Amino acid sequence: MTDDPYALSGPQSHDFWAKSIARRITERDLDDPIVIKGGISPSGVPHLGNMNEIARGYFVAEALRDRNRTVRQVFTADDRDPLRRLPRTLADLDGNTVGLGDVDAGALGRNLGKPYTAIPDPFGCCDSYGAHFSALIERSADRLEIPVETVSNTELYESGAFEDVTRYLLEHREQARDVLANYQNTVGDDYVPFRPICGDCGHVTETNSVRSVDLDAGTVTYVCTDVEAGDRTIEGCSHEGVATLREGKLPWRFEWPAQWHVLGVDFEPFGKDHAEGSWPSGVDISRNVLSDVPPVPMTYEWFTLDGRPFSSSDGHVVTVGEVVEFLEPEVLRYFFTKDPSRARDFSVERIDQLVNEFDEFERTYFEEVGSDRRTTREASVAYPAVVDAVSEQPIRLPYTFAAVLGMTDDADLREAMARREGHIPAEASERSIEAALERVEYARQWAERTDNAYNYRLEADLPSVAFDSDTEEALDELASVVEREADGETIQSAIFETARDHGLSPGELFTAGYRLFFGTEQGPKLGPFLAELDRAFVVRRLRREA
RNA sequence: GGGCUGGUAGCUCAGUUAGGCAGAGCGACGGACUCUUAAUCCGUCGGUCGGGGGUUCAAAUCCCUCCCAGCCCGCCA
Repeated sequence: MTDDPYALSGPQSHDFWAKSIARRITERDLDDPIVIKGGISPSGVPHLGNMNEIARGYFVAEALRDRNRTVRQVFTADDRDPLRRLPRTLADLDGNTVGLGDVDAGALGRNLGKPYTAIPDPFGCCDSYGAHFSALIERSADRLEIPVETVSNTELYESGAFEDVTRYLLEHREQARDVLANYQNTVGDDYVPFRPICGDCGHVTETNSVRSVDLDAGTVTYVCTDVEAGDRTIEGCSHEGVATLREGKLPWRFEWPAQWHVLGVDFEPFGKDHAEGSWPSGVDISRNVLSDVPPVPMTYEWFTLDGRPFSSSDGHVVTVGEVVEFLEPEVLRYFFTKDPSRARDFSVERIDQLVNEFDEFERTYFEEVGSDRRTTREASVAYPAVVDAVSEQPIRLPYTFAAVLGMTDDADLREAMARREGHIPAEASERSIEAALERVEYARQWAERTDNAYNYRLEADLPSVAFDSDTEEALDELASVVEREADGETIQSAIFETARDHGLSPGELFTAGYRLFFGTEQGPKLGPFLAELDRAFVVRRLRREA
């Protein structure tokens, strides 16, 4: 009954889902360390959705550590899986994406059917294709500041860690086949739960390639077969050979329970695609073939990106590396504290909303106001796991305001504007102000990336512009208004009035202002913005002097 | 076709554990004065809680049924 993968539907014991899961785990009376696992196939660029495998487990790990348990969080790089099709986009180790055409696609194509770890790295920087993309996954975890231990599946095979369980499954292959046949219609009499790697062409062969098993010698004989990959066939070479139990891989439906067995996994989150497929069969295999206890499960719903599913092949992806260019890592971690049983949209366009939510979440933790009791309790548990270390409450500039500050490179001006708007308390320490202003760079990146309403830059030097005499006179008059210590609304009104007084439409004068200050036709609401700037500078600029 | 998960304001989501006034943020709209200009501030509008039925003094919440979306029931992971 604890095998129900929808662990988070129905009554929960705690306000924060990770605590409810932690309780389920501790109810099992396990020895330390408790092992939490996730798994990702290093088939291409790891996107934000893939990070569920690591981030969800992290919050459970933290909840267990709160109970003074020792936790080991691992993720398996499922890198013995064969490359089945070429990804359309790849990424170098810095996360910069490149098209398939930018690497030697032909060389990659010739390696279809081989394990990721047996394929040369198209970038030439890592030991293999698998190592390259595993490194990218690790880097994503690093950027989320989540400590995980990477386990290479290939390494588990080659080191012999999988050998005993492989031998056991081959010894009991009829039972294994019978159990799996309850879940997969295509399991035939020739099914063997082992896929030897062809000694000649290097392909991972199919589950019907084994011809004989010699457990005493620890070998199988096989015939290299074709492999179905989606709508295509990767041709085998018909080579007849002998493979040891370390020279092949278990089919996924067995490999997963075998990982639990070998690594002693106590908890594993997984995507909804597993919930009705490999999870139930995995439980059955674990309990009834391997005589194990399967881990506590947790299904998570998938993310969408700007309303559409993540799609590596269509290039509709966003990586952790990209996201942490425009928000703080703790904000991204906060995203993963949300209820995993609900599908979630991650919107780059509306990233300001997520940051606002995080700020509210943080305020709830420190001030315990403005929210209901449940939310407060949730924040009190989840917040410490989201930030590096709980210290004093940080100063947070509203994200879109930070984007406005990003229109200027002048650090002093940024601070002055933030102070004037009351976002920095008078007694704030230099250190805390510096930290607060770091958000400006994030918001600036966001504005540039989405090219949105905040993507303007204050021109440090006078742009080369020419105006007619009416406009010049209007600008001079406006300069006088600003000189008289006018506030934002007054300047805004003055733009309209001055324009009319000089026979211009307000739009023409606005445009002239945007040209002078931003070198563009449009910009932020001009009056209040100019009011925030240094008076003398604004006056000089309006007079076209500097 | 069968099974599973989800559906709450224009958008993103809380609220469903234990039935008790329908919520937040964003967006939109409005903010005297000769005023189309995106930050900040103030305010307003915004709902068939997917539809229908039932239980109940009372239902977003419990039960039945239907609709829609996603996933699984082939391969692969």
